[in-house]
Amino acid sequence: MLNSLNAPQRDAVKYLDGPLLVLAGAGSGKTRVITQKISYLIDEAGYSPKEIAAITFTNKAAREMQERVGKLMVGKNIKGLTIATFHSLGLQMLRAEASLLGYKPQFSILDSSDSFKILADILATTDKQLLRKTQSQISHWKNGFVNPDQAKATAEEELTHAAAKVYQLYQQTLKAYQAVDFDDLIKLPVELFDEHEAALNKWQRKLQYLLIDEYQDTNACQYKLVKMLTGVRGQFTAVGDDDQAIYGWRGADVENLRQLTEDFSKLKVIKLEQNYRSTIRILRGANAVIANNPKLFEKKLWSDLGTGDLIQVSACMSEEAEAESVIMKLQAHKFENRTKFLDYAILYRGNHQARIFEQYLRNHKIPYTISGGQSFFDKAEIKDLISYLRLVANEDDDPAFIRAATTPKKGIGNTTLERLGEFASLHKISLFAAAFEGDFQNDVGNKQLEDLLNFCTYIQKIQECAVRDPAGEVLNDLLTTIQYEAFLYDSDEPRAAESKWKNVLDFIGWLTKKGEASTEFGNETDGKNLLELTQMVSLMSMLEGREDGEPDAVKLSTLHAAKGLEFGHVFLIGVEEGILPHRESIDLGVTDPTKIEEERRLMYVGITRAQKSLNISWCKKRKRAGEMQMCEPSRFIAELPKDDVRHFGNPFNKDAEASKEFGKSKMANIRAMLNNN
DNA sequence: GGTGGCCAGATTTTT
DNA sequence: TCTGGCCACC
Repeated sequence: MLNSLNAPQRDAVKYLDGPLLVLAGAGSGKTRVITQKISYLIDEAGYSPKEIAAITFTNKAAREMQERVGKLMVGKNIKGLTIATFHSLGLQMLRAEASLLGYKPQFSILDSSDSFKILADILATTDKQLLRKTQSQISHWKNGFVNPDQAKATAEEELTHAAAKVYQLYQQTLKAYQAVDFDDLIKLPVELFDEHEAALNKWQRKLQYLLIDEYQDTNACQYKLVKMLTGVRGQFTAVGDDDQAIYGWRGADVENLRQLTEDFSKLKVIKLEQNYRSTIRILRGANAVIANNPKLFEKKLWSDLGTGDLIQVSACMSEEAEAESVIMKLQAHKFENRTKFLDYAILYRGNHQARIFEQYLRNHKIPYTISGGQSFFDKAEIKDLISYLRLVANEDDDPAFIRAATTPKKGIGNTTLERLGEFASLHKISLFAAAFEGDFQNDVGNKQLEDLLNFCTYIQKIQECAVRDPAGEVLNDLLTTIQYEAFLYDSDEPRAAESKWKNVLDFIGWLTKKGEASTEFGNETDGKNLLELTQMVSLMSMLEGREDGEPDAVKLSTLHAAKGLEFGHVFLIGVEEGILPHRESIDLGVTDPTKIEEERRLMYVGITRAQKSLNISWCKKRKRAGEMQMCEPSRFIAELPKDDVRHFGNPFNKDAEASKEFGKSKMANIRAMLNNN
């Protein structure tokens, strides 16, 4: 098995003498190393599967790893092996130890729109800009393991100090709701282990070996968690690539890579430099660009996949011309090379850049898929249902109470809710509890009280069913009782209602299946009741396991979302000063060079997505503020090695016109061929 | 005074 | 595409 690995990969798999950092360049087989190491730990090193945890950042990565480990260890017992995201591992620990932190095990997990609303309440404003800023400030504090008191103490500007106060109120509110937000799923376990040594010991004993994927994306809090769990033993493998750190703006800190060498003096560093993805020219381009960044660890990717085609850099007259040119090239290339649409990707810095390409692709009847888009769980109909589940699991969850009580309408109006809210906050109890208080009940009309109590007693009834009956049954009963289907058709166009109802049914089906005991990738999962499922739901994405295969379509994606993917042929568009690097980063870059460095890594990620060919384009003119503005090619283009690049129609090349003619005649030939078919 | 429609502008995003 | 702002109309 290990024979299929190259020497450094094999070293990385077999090294067990202490902490290990694997610097895995783009396309160097890092997932392979992690999966092989899991198998090695179990088969050769005597670890039990339940002592091992592999930690990823996304559900998708966790899923992929599970699949690959499952295939690698087919027929072997890997029950208890943890392959999870940071957040779901945090959830597991938190649920087990909730009481130590003053939470009940069935606490709620708020999504960012819930916490946005809470902040709007606290700040008593609708100013989205301010709310967004406050939200991200609080998130940064949490990611940096800064509590409200510390935030207040260190805040220098008045605005920051105000935000720190909001932070404190926000935390109090969450606690009252018995709720945590996404950041708390990491931060609270760290607090827990800080204060309760017994709990820490327990988890240290349980998780004997840790493997951490995409280590360069960890934030301070996540690193703290890793450090606590591995303790002095320091038995872990961190895999990462400092050149692909593109989430600094989200609190990720590449410094954590360097910090490792400081915190663990015995740290062994292994570099994976052989790239199995790209041609030599593409790699030379990538290496040349990234060489302009200061280095933490010297690393040079190489490949034996042949020299390959020249990197093409095209200057276009306008966005429209760029789109037209990319599509022409793509079609011609596909025809000549008998490739599929899914071999091509169009990558860009900002989502809005995709718009014009979507238009042109549609016009040319080229199938495409686009990254991003709002998640299934953000859809209103799904959030409606989840609010019921959350309330059933945790009746202190006021945001869920409000949503469930009013959707669909059931005679509980704003006035009743306001009175309920006043009473609840006066007596420091939840809305749900307030409804049963005699003093409150005397204060509202009979009809209102009856409707409110109907709702609350119904929730209590479901609470009983939830722990007893199969999840699917409870859910169907819920939908019937609240008449959700009728509600959808009442409030929407038939077509929209139909699609929403279908989403609801999909969701229920998926949840029901999740509730059943099953065997997945050799991993047996126990049956779960509705309460247990509820918390998981907030962290999961339903795209998991939807295996209808990739459609044959051109991929449109932001550079961020393309990390970890690879394509035969890549078009990198809008590579201009102001876009890549982004204007904001250029401005901030004057005082903070790391901003530009992160943009450069983004360029690096884009280049290294390509296996066989890379087309970079930029526009000489672009519409801005209603009129055409001149644009400059990105500084990163000039950083590409001259010998590996061919320029088209731009100031870099005296032969621009000749190139254009060359392109034209080629197109003419292909058209002629097409016509003959 | 409130709402609806149209135009312009746009970091990046996961859990 | 999605959002926000502004103007016009009711």
